[in-house]
Amino acid sequence: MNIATVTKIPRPLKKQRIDTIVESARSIFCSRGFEKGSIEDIAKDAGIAEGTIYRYFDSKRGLLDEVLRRHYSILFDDIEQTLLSIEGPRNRLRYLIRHTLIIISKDRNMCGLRTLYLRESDDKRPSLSHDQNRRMAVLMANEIKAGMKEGSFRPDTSPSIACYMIGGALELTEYSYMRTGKPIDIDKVTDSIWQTIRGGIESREATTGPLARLIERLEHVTDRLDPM
Amino acid sequence: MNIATVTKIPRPLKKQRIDTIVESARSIFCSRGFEKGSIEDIAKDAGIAEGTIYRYFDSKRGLLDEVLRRHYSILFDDIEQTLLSIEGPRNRLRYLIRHTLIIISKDRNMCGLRTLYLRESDDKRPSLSHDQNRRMAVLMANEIKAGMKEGSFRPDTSPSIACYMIGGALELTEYSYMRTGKPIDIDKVTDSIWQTIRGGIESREATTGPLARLIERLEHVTDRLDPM
DNA sequence: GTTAAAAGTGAGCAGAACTCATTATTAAGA
DNA sequence: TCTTAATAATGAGTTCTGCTCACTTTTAAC
Repeated sequence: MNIATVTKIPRPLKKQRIDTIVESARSIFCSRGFEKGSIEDIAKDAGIAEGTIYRYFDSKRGLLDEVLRRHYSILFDDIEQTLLSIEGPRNRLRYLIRHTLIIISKDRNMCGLRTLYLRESDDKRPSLSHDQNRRMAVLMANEIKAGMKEGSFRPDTSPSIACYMIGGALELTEYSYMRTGKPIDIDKVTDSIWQTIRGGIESREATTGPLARLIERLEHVTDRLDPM
Repeated sequence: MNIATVTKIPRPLKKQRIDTIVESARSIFCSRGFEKGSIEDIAKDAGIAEGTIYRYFDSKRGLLDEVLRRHYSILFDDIEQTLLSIEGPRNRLRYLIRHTLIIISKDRNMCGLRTLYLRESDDKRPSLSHDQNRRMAVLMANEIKAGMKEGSFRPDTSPSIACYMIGGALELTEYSYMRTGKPIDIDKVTDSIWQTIRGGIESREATTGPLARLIERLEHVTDRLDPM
């Protein structure tokens, strides 16, 4: 009362307030991790009181969910848009692998959040990260199914297992990057995953053998033709 | 003092005490999860005071590590023993896949512990689960390398990526089982992973089609030659 | 028996998520 | 412009839990 109401700053809009909180949360979680970064830290960073955060978010965990949700929604919008402009299930599948690796190597701190809480189940709450993983798995499975229909992928392939193999490899690559910080050679890893998923690891001798014999036969025939 | 020292139960041996604590911890963690299961619960289950647990373990996390360590050491001893009796990298690799699936489907609660804390990094402490995963990856990579040397696997294969793909697929299968509880069809999943890692998902038409036409042409030429 | 070392105890500390009574601000109606 | 009900913000306080430590009990060496 003694200080005149000179500095009467109007309250920010609800949307702005939420944006500020989420941005502070992202920053704190990324730099200190989810457990070590406290609500107090986030409130201080956002320049508000702890209680205010709880007016907009149920729990610390819910706040993390929103941070991840925003991160992913931008991502998937981009992916789904790009997929439309790529032709053929094979090319689209390869794009999904490569693009995921690019995203991973872009932000190591976000990897920390992702990989650390990927497996968090928390009883009833259907884990947000889980949904995002599922979304990517569905995109990949769609391409594999399309490829099977088209005839470029084997009809006896299990799309879900193939997805698990690609997704699992990407996840372990991400985890390794998060732990070691050793940069990912995107082209090399993409090729390795792609080659393996495409052609397997089995030696082609089984198929090159007959081919060699065929060539031999052809040479033979040619020899017989030459004198004529 | 008023009650005579009638019930003078001797203290259990150090080893027994530790065993009791670890067994109680395993039981509590499996039934309530790591976060929800408190040290108080474990102490009560073991019939001792909370402080006693801290005489044997640094932290709650360290206790979890020991629970998992014991679980895995039995497992790996068994696997490494069995591997000696299986001939050929292909068979051994297939065994590793199948055996892991059997272990996973044996104890869903343990899956919960495993998958939930697989990614826990906790700064300096090198995660125990991480080591175990690494141990399995090394076993698999050894077989892939042996197969490459032997000539049954392609020489341009990346063993680490192939391991990531197998390991990732197993992990995602485990996670799915943990969440849904839907039993794993071990044979089907083993075959799917094995088929994909072995021969890829690409249709063989690309190579068998032209080859068939080539043979046809050759037959044609041979037919024309025969009368001569 | 004496006594020093080892094991066990549980009240209490510390730190952090979360609550709620109170205060400040906004906005609608007179 | 003033009143007032609704909405937003606050931060001291609650609760929960991992962990500590001064103290007690037991063991074992002499």
